[in-house]
Amino acid sequence: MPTGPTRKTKQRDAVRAVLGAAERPLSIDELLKAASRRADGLGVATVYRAVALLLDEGWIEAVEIPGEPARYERSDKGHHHHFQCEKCDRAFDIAGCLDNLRKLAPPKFRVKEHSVTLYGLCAACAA
Amino acid sequence: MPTGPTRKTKQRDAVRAVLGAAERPLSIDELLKAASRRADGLGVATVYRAVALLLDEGWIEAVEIPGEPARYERSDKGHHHHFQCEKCDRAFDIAGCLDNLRKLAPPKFRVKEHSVTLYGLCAACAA
DNA sequence: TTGCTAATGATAAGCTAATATCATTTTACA
DNA sequence: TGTAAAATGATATTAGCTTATCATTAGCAA
Repeated sequence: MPTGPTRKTKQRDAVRAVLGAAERPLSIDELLKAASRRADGLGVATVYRAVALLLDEGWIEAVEIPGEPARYERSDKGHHHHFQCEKCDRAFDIAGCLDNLRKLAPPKFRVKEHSVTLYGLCAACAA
Repeated sequence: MPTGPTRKTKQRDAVRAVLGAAERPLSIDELLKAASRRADGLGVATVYRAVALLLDEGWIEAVEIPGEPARYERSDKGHHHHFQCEKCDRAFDIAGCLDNLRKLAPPKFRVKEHSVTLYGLCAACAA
């Protein structure tokens, strides 16, 4: 698949800017809504494409939560996990990690990664 | 939704038996394959229906893993988490849990549940 | 500026999982 | 055993998200 040159566009800049400023993982829809303010008329397809670029550029990573569409966040945040609010449906970062987690695996199992997700109410929704 | 009486059938018994004997969470497909040996000609729709019954009967629970179809396991296993093998795509139970996990949440956040999933190679695939 | 072509946006198409449909088979009670 | 109705199984349909299509717009190098 010949990738060809990549052009600088208003739309891509918008998506990158939003993700750069985001303090929590954003879904495609959230990205679309936020980036639309910087690039009027922005379409979903373009957001998907921009995200795909940033993904294999390695600048962002996908955050997968069961039953939820993927969220995306900058990959320079270091190891951390996520909190999913049951009410507003937003995902949040939570700092830190208990890294003796891998110890839980049965013997002979080779643990490569792990994911921890907390569920409940975020600060705003709990108030 | 009038539920009406529930009849005892070979197919439902088969699904229940398989889940009763399972040592790890099973997907619909795995259930179909396994239960088919006890109930010949078993169809997917029937497995879905049997699982739905066992779910609201409370006898089984769903195990959700991002990007994977749901797995089901008996709900009498006590609190535990799961391991997903990247090679054979099977899910396994892992005993125990670090329950200071909820401490990781930011202040003001109300944590109700959590899920931990380890990824890697199961014993069989690591060998 | 011009011209080539990547990028965009609207929308159609694809994918996977799960539910609905419906003619046929089975259960279970009278 | 006869029979009403639940259950089955094959398959169509839905649902949510992602990718493909394609005519149009716009980056950018000459």
